[in-house]
Amino acid sequence: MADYTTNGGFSKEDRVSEWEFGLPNGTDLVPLSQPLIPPQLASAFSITPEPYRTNLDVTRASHKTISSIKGQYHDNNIYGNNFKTFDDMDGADGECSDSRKSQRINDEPVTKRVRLVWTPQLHKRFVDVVAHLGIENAVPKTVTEMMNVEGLTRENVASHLQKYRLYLKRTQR
DNA sequence: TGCAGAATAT
DNA sequence: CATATTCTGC
Repeated sequence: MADYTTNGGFSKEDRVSEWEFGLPNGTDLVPLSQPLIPPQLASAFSITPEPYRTNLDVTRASHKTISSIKGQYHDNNIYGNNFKTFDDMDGADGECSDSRKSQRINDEPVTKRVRLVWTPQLHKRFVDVVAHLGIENAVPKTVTEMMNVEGLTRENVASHLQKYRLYLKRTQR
């Protein structure tokens, strides 16, 4: 006879993995800053729309800080110089405030549009919004507005939505 | 060289 | 807005 102990044969490892299983992963843990007040309401009360700070901003800031500590000096262009040092699981900063305008001194082709990186957090928010709207009502403009992420354009969302639809088509069969 | 993901064009 | 095509990094 197998003599199972009172704990039902659960080893430490089992318990640990079970415990770990129930834990939220990184994407669940890191919330994107959500405005406490809806945009309409805010504007109705003339509340300044300024304090939007996205996760991207935070990540970028921390990268900037670490970079300066390490003596590196890149902040904006992930285009010309791809530094992939330590940022892997969060490599989030694919976006800087605005670079459509070349308000630089005009010698360099600073018109480089930064490539948006869809981080897990960003994607999760995207998925949530799309799910909330329903796949039928999820059009780029609405999704973009509801995501409410600074710097995120309708084009960004449209492109991602295209992929996402293809993904849904492929998986749900 | 092929693929995936993002941008841009239709 | 949807879809197709192009671009780019890996």
